Formats: sequence, structure tokens, C-alpha cells
Amino acid sequence: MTVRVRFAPSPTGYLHIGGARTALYSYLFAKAKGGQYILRVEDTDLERSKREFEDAQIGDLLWLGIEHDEGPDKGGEFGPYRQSERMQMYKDIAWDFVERGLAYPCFLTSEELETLTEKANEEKKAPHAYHGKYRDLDSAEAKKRVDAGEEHVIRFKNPGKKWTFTDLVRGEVTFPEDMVGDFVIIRSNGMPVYNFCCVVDDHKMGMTHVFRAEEHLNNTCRQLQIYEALNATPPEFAHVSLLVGEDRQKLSKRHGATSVTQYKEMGYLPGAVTNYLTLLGWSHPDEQDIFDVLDLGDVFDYTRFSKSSAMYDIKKLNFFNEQWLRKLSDEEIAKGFEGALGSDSEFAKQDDSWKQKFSALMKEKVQLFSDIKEHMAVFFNSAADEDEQYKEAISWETTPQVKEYLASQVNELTTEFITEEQVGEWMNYLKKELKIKGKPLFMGMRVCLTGRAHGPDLKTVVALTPISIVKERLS
RNA sequence: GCUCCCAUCGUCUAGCCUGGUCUAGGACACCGCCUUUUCACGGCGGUAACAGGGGUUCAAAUCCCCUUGGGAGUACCA
Repeated sequence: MTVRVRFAPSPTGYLHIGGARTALYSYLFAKAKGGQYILRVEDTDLERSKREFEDAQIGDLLWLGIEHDEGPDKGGEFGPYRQSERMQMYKDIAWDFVERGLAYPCFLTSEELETLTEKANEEKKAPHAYHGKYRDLDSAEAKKRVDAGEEHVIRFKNPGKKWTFTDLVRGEVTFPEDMVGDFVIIRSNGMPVYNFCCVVDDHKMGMTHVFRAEEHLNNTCRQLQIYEALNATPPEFAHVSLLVGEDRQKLSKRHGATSVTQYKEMGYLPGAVTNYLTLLGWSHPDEQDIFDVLDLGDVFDYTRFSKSSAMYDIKKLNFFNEQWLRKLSDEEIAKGFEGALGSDSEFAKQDDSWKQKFSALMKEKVQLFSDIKEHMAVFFNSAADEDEQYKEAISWETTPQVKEYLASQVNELTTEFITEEQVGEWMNYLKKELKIKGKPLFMGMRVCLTGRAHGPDLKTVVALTPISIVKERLS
């Protein structure tokens, strides 16, 4: 049987970093087994679902390199892949359940429900204790009320037995009889509910494995019941550990940037993001940490998931991004820098050979492309950065000599840039003729030429700085 | 409250299934040294963990139980 795994986001917002990880695991597993990875859109929440979010999520998934074999945007033999387009099927199945005595219409109003829940709470019973008021209503009577247009939901009749299944990451999990009550499968507005249509679709779409976050673990109890009513064999479940924030709570917006879109916009490399995300809850058998997850092949499997939740740590993500950045060519780095700096930046105005040299020099200095912003002043700002070390160097008695000599040399030049060789010659002159050496020589030249005590390799920096800037610094 | 899940350095984790090779390995972060006559990169080194208590066993991070702690769910959201 060929493996089929799906990722089923609901388009109520941008793709969450945790969702991306589940998608990644699903995709990686499908590919490891030579199976298919399917994208299904769960848009049964009418108020919150938006097509623009669906488009954005698909875009982000593709950006990460997670390409689906079937989905709403490309079809497939198990379509449609948007739940809003499968409504009739859910309704038919729900009413079939009703006819088979597995489900029933329920006429509880929301006010009644509230009172009942309160009552259950007071009596320290499960909140769902009284949800079954209409479970034994005569079916003909129920039908009559439904036909008369009375508002109703359809509830699934909990058969009242223990449920056990073997989770791929957690092992055997058992739920007690009264874990859930008679739960709603069709809302009063006619829309099916997650636990129902998810199962219908996973079954109809031939899913063999389901990867989802641990928060869904308890839902499996309800879902198992639906599978049974469907006479279907449930897929294998893998409930992956949760991603949490610094406070150990489920990762959410208040923890900072949690959508893939944000990372894309901040200039993170998709390979770095997937690399880091994969390692939050899964480990490489060879204890490798920097690798392209898309090249994992059959190395990826579900035996190496960790069961405990993982704290999302942006510092480590940044480290991964840094490692991935280092592997890029100078051209690619240049493109990234330009993206971060903008097309009207000083960087963008330079020619290709300058950009490449600059990129080769600066790529070791950044974790993110956007970090380059902090380094631009060395090249384009004529004003000095007067920190302690700068002040010290500028006060050395030899520094005025250095500056005077450098100024005389630079002012003679009519080129746009100084060459590395010229800087070398000046250095030699200062050393031989003026007998300046050691720190006063090197640091002296640096502060005069670059206006600051720190920076990348002196000759290279100077050769990349517009001569007009250098002249201003020496004036 | 009830149900379910989880528990190794501050963090991500290896090891656990198939007890001994674990004075617990790697990575991030942090600190120090070297390198760089700056900064960074890099190299080397360091601090730092088996939640607690009982068993089982010649032997337990590894198996069992309890306690404690954390998390998730408990919806006509997904």
C-alpha cells in the first residue's frame, strides 16, 4: 500500500511555524516512503476562513520546499481538496449515521446548553454529562421536528466504551468510556465539525498516516469512534510534540514572530528554517545538525521523534541561518544583501564586481542578510564612530602624522576607489620613512581611513570605500 | 475538577526499547585561551543535566511503582 500523508491547515491566518513543522514531518515521511503528500484545506469555519490565507499558506509551504502532490490548487483524483466543496458528502454521511442509529438530531439551544454545562460543573461532572438529552428521542418525532425547520445539530452517539490505539510516537494510548460525550458532528448552520470531516476526508482520501501536533491527541478518541461508524480502518497516528515558548506554553503570537511569512520577510533562508524546525523534536541518526532536510531521503522516520515539547529558540535558528548563509556563493550573498538594503541603497548603486568583493568580505559577519545594515557605515558614512578605542587611537602622538601623510596621498588620487596595493604602499612608507610601526601604524591607519576602531580587513575595506568618503574623513 | 501526554546541561537533544562500554556524548547560548597588530570567522578549552522517592537486579539515565513538576484537551475552533 502506498503511503499517503496529508497536511490539513485551516486558512484562518498565516502558516504557523508549528504547522510548518508538522507539514514538514508529513512531507518528509511521505517522501521517505516513496508515497504521496497531500494538502487539504479545512475551511469549515465560515467566519474565520479566508481564501487569501489559503493562498499565503500554500505560498509559504512552497517557499519552504514542501511541495504537495495533490491539493486545492492542483487537483488530484481524491478531490476536491477544500472541505467547503465537500459539504454534501458530510451531510449525507451524517444523515446515514442518523438512519443507522449512530447519531441523532439534537434540539438543545445554546442557552440550554449553557445551563446544562453549569449544572454539570456544579455537580463536578464532566461538562458533556448532559449533552445527550435527545439521544433517545423517537426518531420519527425527531424527523418531524427537523422537517418542520426546527434548529438542530447532529450529535454522534458515543457508544460508551474504552478506546485504545497505538500512537507512532507515544505508544499505546487509552481513553476511558466517558472521555467525551455525544459530540456534535453537524452544526446548526449545517457545517460539519473538524473531528467529523477530518475523519471522513482522511478515510475518503486514503490516508495511511496522520502526523499532527500533540494538542490533537485527545481528539483521537472522538475520531476513532467516527472511523468505526464508517467501518473504516483508522490510519496510523503520530502525535508530534508541541512547540512551546519561553514560558513553556504552546507557541503563539504573543511569543513573537510565529508565522513563516514573517521569517520569509525577515530574510531567513528556507533551508535554514526547515533544518532548524526538523530538529525541534526529531533527531538525525548520525547526530548531524546542519543538513538539507530535503535530502534526508529514507533517513527520516518516525522512530526518532522526541515525546516532550520543544522550546522554540530564535538564537539557535539564527545560528542555523548563519551556517546556511556561509554555504552561499558571493553572487547569492550579494543578492541577499541587496534585498535587505533596498534597491535605492548605496550598495545597490555599486557595480557587480564591487558587490561580489563586498559580499565575500562581509558574509562572515552576519547571521541574517539584514544584519548587514549595521555594517554599512564603515563604507559609506564619513562621520567617525568615536568609541573609547577610537579616541585612544586618535590621541596617539603619531596619529596626526599618519593622517597628514594619508591625506596628502589620497588627495592626489583622481580614481573612484583606492586600491589595496596603494594602501600597502602607504603602510610601507609610514613604517620605513616615518618609523611608525605596531599598533600606532595599523590602528592609526584604521581610524584615519575608516573613522572607527573596528571593522573588517583594513585593505579590503578601504578598497571598497568610495574615495570621496575617505577624503572627508581625512579632511 | 476530570481526561490524556510528558520529564537528561539554561535551551535543542544522543543514550532508554535490547540494563553494565555513561566518571552521561553533541549542538545553541555563555565564559576563557589561541589566531587576527581591530572586529568577526575559525581553532582549542571550560561551566552546566539523568526531577524526587521507593522497588527489581550483582549492576538502572536505561525496567516497574508512587510523588512532584510541566503541558495539552475538556466547544456548534481547528
